[in-house]
Amino acid sequence: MAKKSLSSGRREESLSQERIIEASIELLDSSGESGLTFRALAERLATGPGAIYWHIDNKTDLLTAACDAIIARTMQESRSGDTAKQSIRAVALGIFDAIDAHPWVGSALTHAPGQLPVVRILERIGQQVRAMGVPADKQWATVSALLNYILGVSGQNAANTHMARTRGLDRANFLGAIANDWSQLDPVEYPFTRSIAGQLPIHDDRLDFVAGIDLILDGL
Amino acid sequence: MAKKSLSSGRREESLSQERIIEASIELLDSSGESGLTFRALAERLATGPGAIYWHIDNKTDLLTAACDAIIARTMQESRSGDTAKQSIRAVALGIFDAIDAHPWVGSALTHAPGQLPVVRILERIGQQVRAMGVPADKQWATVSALLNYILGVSGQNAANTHMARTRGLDRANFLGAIANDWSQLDPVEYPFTRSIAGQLPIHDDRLDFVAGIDLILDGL
DNA sequence: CGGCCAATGGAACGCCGTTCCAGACAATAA
DNA sequence: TTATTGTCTGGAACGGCGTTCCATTGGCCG
Repeated sequence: MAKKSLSSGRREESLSQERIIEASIELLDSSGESGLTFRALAERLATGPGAIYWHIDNKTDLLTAACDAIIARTMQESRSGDTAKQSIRAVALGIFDAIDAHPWVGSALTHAPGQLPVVRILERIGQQVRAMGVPADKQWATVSALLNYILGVSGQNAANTHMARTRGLDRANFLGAIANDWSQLDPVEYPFTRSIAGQLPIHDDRLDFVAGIDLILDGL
Repeated sequence: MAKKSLSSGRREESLSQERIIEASIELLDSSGESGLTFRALAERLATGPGAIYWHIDNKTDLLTAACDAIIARTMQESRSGDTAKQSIRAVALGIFDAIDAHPWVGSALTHAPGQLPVVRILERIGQQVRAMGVPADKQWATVSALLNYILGVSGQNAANTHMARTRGLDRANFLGAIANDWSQLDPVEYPFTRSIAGQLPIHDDRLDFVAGIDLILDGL
């Protein structure tokens, strides 16, 4: 954290962590991860880069804070679920959808191990795993398996949409291009990849995601 | 890929994709992800940045190629395993150890969806999942669950060692610092995280990693 | 031998994150 | 009221990055 702001609204329309983070999210959503620069941010906030540094220590912290804002909202919205399993599914799907809407959150989560946004998720899952009656000595392994799976899917999903954007394609066309690459691999060395290439562009990510969650939950 | 090299060794000690990738790996291993720059690479190869661009299209491709070199070696070494399950475990552990030795591989894998290094892993796992007799319509979900879990752990592991390096700590001290943060969280909001904070620095990552693999395999 | 062209390597371009610092402003003390 | 203090601003500047450009090299072929 940067030096704390002691007075609120000392000037009209003054800068604040909140305003900076909000503007960052807008920038990230509209221009992707590479769209967040201190210069672009300064322009949007009608100030200079130096002013931002009074409120934010560095870009890494800013990205983590923006990610945390999204995750915090997501956790608030997905408080539903009758059983523990359903709650876990709800949290997982909430994250999935959040990353679908804000791809940069996926890579931010992946690069901030042990930080607040990840802890929010960890806590939620942990409470439900406990509620399921998983013995204490297996709670860690269970929760970390779930968390790592979720973060893995997050990262891949984020990377997919990012690469698609980079190449100027929409998601479907991008997956189609990869499927095409796969189907042209050596039949002897890559029989399996070739055989499932066709499923890549048409399968339902979201459905397969919960299937994976269930697979882990069923293994308990 | 850049324009193909038509002649080999036209000059003594000439540049080549192979030499460039090898030097990149050395650079990444010794100085981390941020240590790979075209200038540092040029210096190590006693040339200029422009010469490298004759053989390599851009930095992203270079990183993916370096990652692929490591994964290809790893896949070759972990060909053992009596049963299909043991083979999957062997592949997974091979990747785990590779990322432990080359943390940058973790984040490279995460950022290259559908690319060759990921496909190598996908194929290996797919063949074993098939050998286990998983029905065709569930193969995709099974393989992608395993793959995403593996990539998730990879990413987190890589991020951990990267952040530890950034802060000038070794892995144990870094995890200890996070555990300390966790144990000071609000007891009402974060009871679970607080309760498992103590396990974070002392638990065996590698063991928990295979435990997660088994959890997924058992869910079949 | 002379021309061709793959291959080289160093300079330059336009960005980036970050630092620096002169100045503006609200709150307080005199 | 005025002087002082310390928070907060914003634009200039620094070093470094990925990438491009291009004059030059040096092996090969007619």
